[in-house]
Amino acid sequence: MKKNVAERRTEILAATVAVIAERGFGHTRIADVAARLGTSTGLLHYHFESKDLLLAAAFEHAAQRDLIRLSQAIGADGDPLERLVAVLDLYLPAVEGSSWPIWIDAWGEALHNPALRSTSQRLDAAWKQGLADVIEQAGGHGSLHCADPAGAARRLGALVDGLGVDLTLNGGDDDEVMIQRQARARNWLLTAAEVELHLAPGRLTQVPGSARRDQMEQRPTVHPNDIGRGSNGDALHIGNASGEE
Amino acid sequence: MKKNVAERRTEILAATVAVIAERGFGHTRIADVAARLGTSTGLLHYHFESKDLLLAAAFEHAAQRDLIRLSQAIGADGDPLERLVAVLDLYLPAVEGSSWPIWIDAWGEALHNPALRSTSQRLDAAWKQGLADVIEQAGGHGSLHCADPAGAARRLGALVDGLGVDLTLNGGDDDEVMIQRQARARNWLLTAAEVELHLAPGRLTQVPGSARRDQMEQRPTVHPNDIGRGSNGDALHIGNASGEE
DNA sequence: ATCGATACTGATTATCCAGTCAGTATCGAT
DNA sequence: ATCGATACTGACTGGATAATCAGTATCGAT
Repeated sequence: MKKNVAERRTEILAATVAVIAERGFGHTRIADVAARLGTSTGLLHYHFESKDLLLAAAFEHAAQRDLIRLSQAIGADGDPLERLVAVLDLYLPAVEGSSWPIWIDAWGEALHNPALRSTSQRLDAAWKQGLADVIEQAGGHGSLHCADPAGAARRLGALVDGLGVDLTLNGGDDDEVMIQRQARARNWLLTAAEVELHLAPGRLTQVPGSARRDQMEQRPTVHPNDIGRGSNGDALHIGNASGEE
Repeated sequence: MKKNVAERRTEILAATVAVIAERGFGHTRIADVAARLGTSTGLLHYHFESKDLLLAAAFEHAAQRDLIRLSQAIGADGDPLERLVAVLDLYLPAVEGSSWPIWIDAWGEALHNPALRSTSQRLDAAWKQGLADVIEQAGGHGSLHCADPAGAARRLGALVDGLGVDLTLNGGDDDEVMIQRQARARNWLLTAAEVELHLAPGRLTQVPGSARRDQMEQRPTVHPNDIGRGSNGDALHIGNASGEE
């Protein structure tokens, strides 16, 4: 079926992102994308000059998607600390369907591919900047005091990266376990943020983080009743806490 | 020149690791490795059944090297806190010549290659376990108090991973700047460790960490006592060598 | 010195896949 | 309805490269 260029282009990019996610940058073939779309390989070459450019564009596309979500979270109304938690939640890998596999794969690729590298760096900088922004907002609002939002963002961002890598790479296939690991990582992160930002213990871990699931996923998945508990025994709030108690 | 199998094998693995480091897993060719060694491509197929197995073995080889360094650092004498700092220093990327590019590349590959994944997971687990060990040692020695060494290791390990990724990926080519970034990251890490382990501020950051450079750089190598070891399928499967067909 | 076993070569083959291109289908405009 | 422009097809080609294999060199042992 004939479509206009813009529409087809984004359709191709989405398909390419999907293929990259399941095969990796290095093992993605033009034919795979074509097969997923049910089109000819020629079509892809019609819209994209080369495979490299297609991959780069797809990566850029995926990055753009995430950055839009980020700026939405930053621009949201409400309590600054809730916004901070929302951004951190966006950053962390969701239990499923997160962008993390692609980012990790892109890191490896970026080491040897300048085009991907610049996108990867921009993405990284944007996340850390976003974090810094939301920290600064909270500072201006008087919710916390942080002398060096940019530095704090770098440190917290690094922690999220490390936790994200761990969750993404060392995960099993047991959903139950993954949910617990995710919840524990989140708890660690929020606790670290409290320390970093001189907040009272529990100030972030007990912020209702319920907006999360809605932003990350498309459907209101299972409700994980009583998902996991931190070392202190607090019930953790991930998932669509249907009723924020 | 004709060599015995074990020697040639490790020589090949070292060369492969070097090629992977500069080209990445996805773009490493048999011919690249052969060229680096100044041999034929046939030789590589003589010693390794397939390219995939060669890459997996090379990765395993590199992991082994780092883990030997790790266990040396853990087993060293001296002040437990110095040992802790030494392990963290080993973990962080050096200004140049670190293993980080390969690990990052391997992460991406591990997402889609079970053989690499298990090695990657073992490596990660070993590092975190090593950290936990050295924390526990220090705890037993009374240098610090930590109720949950394993958890602390996971958290600090994640932070190192994040910092390592940042240093490795977002580095420029300016050595001066890199040294500063590295030093700052190290400082952040040690400070985080102090907080995590309930140490007085400055207790780690002011530990003499000068031993570092000597450990990371290419000194005349430790005796390769791991050479003939076949922890996995090291026995060569060389069909055409015997000519009995 | 001879001989078999082992290590290695390099030319060749087989395969895979990005990119091309001549031709076809579908659109919107007149 | 016609026509030109645009989107698309699918068979094909060229190049790259993993893997093969018949043959050669080198070793150690007798």
